[in-house]
Amino acid sequence: MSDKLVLVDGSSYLYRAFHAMPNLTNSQGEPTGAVYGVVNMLRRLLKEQPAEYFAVVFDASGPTFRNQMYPEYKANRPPMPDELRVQIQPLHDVISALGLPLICVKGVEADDVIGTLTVAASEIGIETLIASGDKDLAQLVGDKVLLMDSMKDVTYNVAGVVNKFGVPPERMVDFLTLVGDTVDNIPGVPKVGPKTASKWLNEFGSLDELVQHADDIGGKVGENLRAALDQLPMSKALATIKLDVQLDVHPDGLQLQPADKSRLCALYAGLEFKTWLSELGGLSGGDDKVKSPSVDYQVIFDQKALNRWIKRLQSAKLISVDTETTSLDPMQARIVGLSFTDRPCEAAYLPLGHDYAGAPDQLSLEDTLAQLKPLLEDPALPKVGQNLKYDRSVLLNHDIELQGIRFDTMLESYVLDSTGSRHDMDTLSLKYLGLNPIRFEDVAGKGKKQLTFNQVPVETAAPYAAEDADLVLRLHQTLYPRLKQFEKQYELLENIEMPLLPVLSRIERTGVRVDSDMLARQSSELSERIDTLEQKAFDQVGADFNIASPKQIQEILFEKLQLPVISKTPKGQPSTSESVLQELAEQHELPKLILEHRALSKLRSTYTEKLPLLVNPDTGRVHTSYHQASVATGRLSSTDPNLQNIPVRTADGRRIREAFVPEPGSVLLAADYSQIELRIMAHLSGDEGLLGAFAENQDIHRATASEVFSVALEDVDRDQRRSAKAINFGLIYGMSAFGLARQLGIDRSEAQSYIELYFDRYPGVKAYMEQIRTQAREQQFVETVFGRKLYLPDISSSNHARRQGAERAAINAPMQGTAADLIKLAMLAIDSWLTEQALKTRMIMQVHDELVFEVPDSELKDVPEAIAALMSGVAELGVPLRVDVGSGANWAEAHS
DNA sequence: CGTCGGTCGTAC
DNA sequence: GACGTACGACCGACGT
Repeated sequence: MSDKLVLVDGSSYLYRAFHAMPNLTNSQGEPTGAVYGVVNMLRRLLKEQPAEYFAVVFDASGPTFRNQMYPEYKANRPPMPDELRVQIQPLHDVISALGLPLICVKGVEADDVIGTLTVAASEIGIETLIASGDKDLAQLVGDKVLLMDSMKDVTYNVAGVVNKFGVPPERMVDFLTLVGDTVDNIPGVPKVGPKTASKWLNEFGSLDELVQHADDIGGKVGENLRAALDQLPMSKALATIKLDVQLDVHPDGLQLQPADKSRLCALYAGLEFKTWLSELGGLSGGDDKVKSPSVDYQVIFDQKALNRWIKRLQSAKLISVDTETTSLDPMQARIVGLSFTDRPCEAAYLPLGHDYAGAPDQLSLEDTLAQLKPLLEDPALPKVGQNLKYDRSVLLNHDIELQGIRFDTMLESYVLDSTGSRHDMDTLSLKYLGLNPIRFEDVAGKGKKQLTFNQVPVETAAPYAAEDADLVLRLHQTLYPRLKQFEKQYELLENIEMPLLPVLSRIERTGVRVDSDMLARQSSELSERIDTLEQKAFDQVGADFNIASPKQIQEILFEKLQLPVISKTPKGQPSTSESVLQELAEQHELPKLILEHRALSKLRSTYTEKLPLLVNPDTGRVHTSYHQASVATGRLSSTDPNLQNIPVRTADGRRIREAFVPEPGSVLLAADYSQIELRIMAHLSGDEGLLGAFAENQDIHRATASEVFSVALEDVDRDQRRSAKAINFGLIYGMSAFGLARQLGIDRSEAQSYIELYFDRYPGVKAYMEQIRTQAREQQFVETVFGRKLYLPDISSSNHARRQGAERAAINAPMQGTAADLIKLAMLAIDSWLTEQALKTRMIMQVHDELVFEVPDSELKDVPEAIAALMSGVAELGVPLRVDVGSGANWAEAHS
């Protein structure tokens, strides 16, 4: 190893790699090509140019002294593309993890830092190798200074510079001054290129001499030179690299550091640089050295240790908290243990409720929780966790109201990129830290033999539980800086998702009263009708079969009865879906029976039989789980039970809603946004016709029909309105003429003409649809009014179907997602208002565009109006947000 | 006996 | 193939 300093012009390589590399992305659709290109180059450089000192230098953001000198400097440059900007931080991270000193100085450019370091190195006898693709740096070449273009793999010494540019390094500034630089917007002498510049400089010796003899030069170039004389000093100053930048580092402080392998592993994992990752020991999880860089996990068995940790946590800036419990159901779960930490790679597990035979003595659950209560309930002590909505609920089961819920890694990941299908700890750890954590099933088993956590041995539980707390903190430390780069995403997290977490928790814990007896009566009634239908179907066929089996139905309809195949499933099988059976019902009795049977068994199996099983015995209510990080567009989803697909369309289905009832003395109140997505379409497109129709509070489908079919509003008939409604919904979903035709049972050309007529009448909508497609293609994502991003990697897929699918998602997501943002804001506003007013009204359900409340009779006078006002007033869009409110003795009645 | 893909149907 | 986003029931193939 020689006394050598390698200086890398990071900014120059970043740009070149960005433009040279194919558009690489990871599976999340995040661009990674430029990072790959630069890191690849650095790795080669490290191997081929062993040096003791090393630095990668980047331009800092913001203006430099050159901008002050000359405002037009680099003014022609287009702004940095987003796909490049987002790669800067990951690249810096990788460089640091590689152990390479990284330098970024405000007010000057990378060139100036490199120049200054080169001079300083020469003064103490260190040779310098500059790696850059920028020819400006040739002015620094000298006896002890080489310039290397490592992408083209050429190195210039003094002779090389002369050979390449026709002038020696000390004349490079003069050369650059004459030639100018269109990219940086430095004016040179018009019509003077490298050839003329070097010819003149060799003839006259220097720019100064040339200027003295400017009058001797003939021709057009001579004129140009004389015309440019005034601005040459400026150009020269701009082209001159500064050699005296104030730096807080010196060359001898730039020793190469050993690489931080675990950090590098995490970064490569996120970027999905699989080859380099496997070089480091891989993802296998088998390699403990890579997996856990010496973690310190403790188990708390006695009061002394507990005291130490309490003291430590009390003075921490941020603590990571996790609970281990007896159940996945947050309403039923009891605490078995707690884990926490305030420092990466350290954590403690506090077992409190392991009760298998031979379990070690543990601190008392009740006493210990009482000691921890002040800390957990301290709003001034910030907490981070993974899905803290669950932990909040579990703690509430023990009368502890978790406060200071500051960050949730699940939501951080979701806001950064909602398209990653899962945001659970295992997925995030692998993606962002390159680690495979101990899985729940590794400690508790799975299937029938699965233990509840209280039966898991403490010595098995502790590493698992402590690791969870540790990894949450480490994930947060990785995710949070990324969020900080995206202002909108950060605001979304801070202003919507985090505040929403406790609101959702309250809704879940309040639950909804369900009349199980009524559902039981409906079940029996349905069963009778189902049996009758089944018997009739068997009679028709002449044999028993399973009506619920699409496969058997398919055999009977299309083979035995030889009915025509209307459409096929994606697998190529003849479909037996509702629309197919509808059509076949015209020719045969059986499809009708199957349809009705299906409808009724669906109601019975999914709703009337299932809902009573989910009623909590303690509360007599169902407590759904709202998932805040599962829908890519920003919507919530609901499970156990799913309250967001309770039937409403048919009379039989609607009866299920009669079983959703209030406490005696209260009513159910439903408030829903009217046509929210179409209103958002009007807002986003700015289409005047659509905006006007909403401003006048018209029936939007009727208004559309009037426009498309050219009839007066009052003359629109039922069929025209139905068609217009299908068009309107189709637009929201990015539907094609084919889809509309199928929906309306008309032929494709007719559907096409409807669509053309629509776009004719609403040109703003047409322009918007075009624009959003283009935007999606260009930036690989679309966003809501509030900046929620949806990445669409498939938008540039070579697969036609996938690409078209992504285009439809691109059209739908801004509308669906903005609606989701709006109702979340409404939920926040209403929750705060109910608390401030100390009302007894409870928010109990959210169904995408509808909120349902349980309102005591005594509050019925003011609450409905106030809720409608809060929902309407949640944002100022180009259209009014209308809210319909209704109330009644059950959910069916509450729909006005 | 459990898991998983396929199909279907409910909501907005 | 052709309408976006979910959850979930049921069937039936497959593996333990």
